[in-house]
Amino acid sequence: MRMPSDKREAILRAALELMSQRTYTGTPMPLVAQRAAVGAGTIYRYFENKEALANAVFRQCEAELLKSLQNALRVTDSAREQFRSLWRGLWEFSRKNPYAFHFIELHHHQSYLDPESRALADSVIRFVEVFIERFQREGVLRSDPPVLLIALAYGAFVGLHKAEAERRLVLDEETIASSEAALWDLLRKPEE
Amino acid sequence: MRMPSDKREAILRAALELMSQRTYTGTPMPLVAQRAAVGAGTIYRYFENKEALANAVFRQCEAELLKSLQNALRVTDSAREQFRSLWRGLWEFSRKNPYAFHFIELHHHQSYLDPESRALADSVIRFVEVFIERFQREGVLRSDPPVLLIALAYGAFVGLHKAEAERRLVLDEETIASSEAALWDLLRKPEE
Amino acid sequence: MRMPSDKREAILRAALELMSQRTYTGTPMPLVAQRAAVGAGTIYRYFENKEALANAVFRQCEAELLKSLQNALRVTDSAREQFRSLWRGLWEFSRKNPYAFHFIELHHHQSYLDPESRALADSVIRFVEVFIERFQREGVLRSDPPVLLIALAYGAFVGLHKAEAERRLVLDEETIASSEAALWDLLRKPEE
Amino acid sequence: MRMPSDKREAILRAALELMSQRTYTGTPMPLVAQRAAVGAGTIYRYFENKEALANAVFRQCEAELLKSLQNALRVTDSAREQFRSLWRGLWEFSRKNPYAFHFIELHHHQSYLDPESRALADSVIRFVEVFIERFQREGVLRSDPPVLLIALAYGAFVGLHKAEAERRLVLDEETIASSEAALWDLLRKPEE
DNA sequence: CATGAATGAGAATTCATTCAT
DNA sequence: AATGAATGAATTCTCATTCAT
Repeated sequence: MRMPSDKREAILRAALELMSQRTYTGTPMPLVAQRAAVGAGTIYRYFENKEALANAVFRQCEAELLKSLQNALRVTDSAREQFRSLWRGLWEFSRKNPYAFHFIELHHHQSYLDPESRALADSVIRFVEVFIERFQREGVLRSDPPVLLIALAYGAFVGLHKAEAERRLVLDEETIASSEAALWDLLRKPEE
Repeated sequence: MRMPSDKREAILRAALELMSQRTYTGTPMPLVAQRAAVGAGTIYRYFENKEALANAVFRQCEAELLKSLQNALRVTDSAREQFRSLWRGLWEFSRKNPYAFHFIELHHHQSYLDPESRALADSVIRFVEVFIERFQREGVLRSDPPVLLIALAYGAFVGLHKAEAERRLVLDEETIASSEAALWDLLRKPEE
Repeated sequence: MRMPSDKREAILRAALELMSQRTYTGTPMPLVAQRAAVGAGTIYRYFENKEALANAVFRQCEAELLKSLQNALRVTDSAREQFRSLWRGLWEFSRKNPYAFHFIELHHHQSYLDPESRALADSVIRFVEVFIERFQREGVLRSDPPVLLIALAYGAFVGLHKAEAERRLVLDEETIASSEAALWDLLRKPEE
Repeated sequence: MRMPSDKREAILRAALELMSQRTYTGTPMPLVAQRAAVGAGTIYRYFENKEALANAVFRQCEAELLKSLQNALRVTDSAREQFRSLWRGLWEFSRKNPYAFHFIELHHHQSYLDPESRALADSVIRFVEVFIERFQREGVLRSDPPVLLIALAYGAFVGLHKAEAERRLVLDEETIASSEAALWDLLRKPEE
């Protein structure tokens, strides 16, 4: 079994780190090469061009995110517990992949994303939709369109990271926990 | 009465529209010129360089946002009514300035923003903080740090616009109204 | 009698001052306009274009120089006295027109000089040649080609100004006087 | 043995040839690239920017000039012989480097020269000063300030080249020899 | 496979010149 | 006559990509 070339990994990581801080167009390929400690030409052995590289990074981020959510969820749990799991999944993902949230946010819906990347992003949303739809049917969650609830909750999560990046907030355990509580109050069906 | 040079306005608008869709580095100045229907050199009669142009756009967006919030708020109202006002203020702002939210989100905390731009962004947050602190003291709002609540609520609002931009959601009156209700459940102090 | 427009004079002076310090291509027309305290368009009422302006400055310098030499020379004087006169003429010219030497040196033989300008430069040389030829015939001056002696002596004079501009030398009366003495030793026919 | 990149050499040579004829600002980088037969971007692999390129050319000229003078001088010779050596050194230098004199003259003391370039120019002058000071002490040379004598003699030499460039003079062996004789009469202490 | 020197198209910016006022 | 805002061609410089080694 051949190790999946660590040059490829190094390039992906370098691109992730740079592009999440400096945007796609703001990141020169030679800088990616330098950070990955490879020759400029080497990138093109692994990726057809800059666009393909950015898409690969994006897909890696989304795949990682999806995996984190899937690993976190226990289908047998209650709605409250499932939400807590999803929230912890998001949170752990963003701790292990500190640049990935920035990257996804910055690159979401940019023109260079190809259909496959968009499809993957959709599947992440779809995964959460399933959870929401189930508990809407059980009358536990607010009955708004699932995509609306996802937009609000995921947006709020992104908001936390933006605030951290701008040094207005420290994302510690306590902050994450009380955010989760607040978000649950947003999602659940209010008492009559 | 000074006619506020419509070239300057046209350039600002063109830059807003383009940079909110394509990022700062992804927007060539000649394209801005073309969209503004002015010569490429003309931009430099009004703005020292690209950076200064982006800062001017950013400040205009933030100032407009602050004004919308200030106009919306009635200090005599109840917490619930004040939140509704703020939410409507945000909403009306984003309707009148369809690119501004995207722009602010994309450019927030980017390296080319100068101190003045950052200060203006801070003052918007400070304005909302005052509202939150007041009603936290009155025991109406959740007692988390104000910046946390702002990060969540503003993040959620941005999430709505992202979802709309990605055509997953249509932001109509009803959507905005139910989002507002959901956000209020997030912000208010839960009953014991 | 109408004053010869002082705008024209102001433009010529501004161009002289700037172009003598920053070269022709290094001097933007708007800067000339600013220094002359006229509108940018005004320059083009007096001069067809930048090239014509530079030629006008050049010709003014050369004409001034020729006049200074002509005024200085007394044809009845001895060779020694005539040389002293020419030297003083040069010196007084460069005192009254502090930028002119630099300008002439910097622009001599540049491609934008037109035939008329070159002809004027030639006539300055021709004027000095006459002096040299006369005293060569009388056996007072070295019998090298007159242009050679001019090249050496005028070059030396320019050298003094360069040294002054580079702050290696202060061109005071004494320096000028001893330079003149030295130059005379260069020009005169050495004793057998 | 390192092959001293002939691209770098070609660029330096192209810049020297062009800038010595057309000034610094009058020489577009693409023209340099074309003359050097390299791509426009290639120049920037070897020189940080146009200013750095001009400084490199200037320093190469001055270094070459200094070397020519140093090689020419025999410290054991008489004053007369040493001057002849220096003069031949200058002359040979300008024959081998036909553009260098023009370049040095045109660029001397221009604002884009960096301190290192200026220091090198000073060291050339210092080298000749030592020669002059020595023979002033021995009573052979005129007792004016050394910089004054250098300004005159070097200026005269430059004058010869200007005259040649303007096609008023042909710099052949005979011309150089009689110029040298004339200059010696300028430099040496006149008999009482 | 890997490299990095080389490139030229395209980016930001400047500037000679025009022209409506 | 005088202006200075406006322009687009030209300038400096960058960077995605290629290709000889």
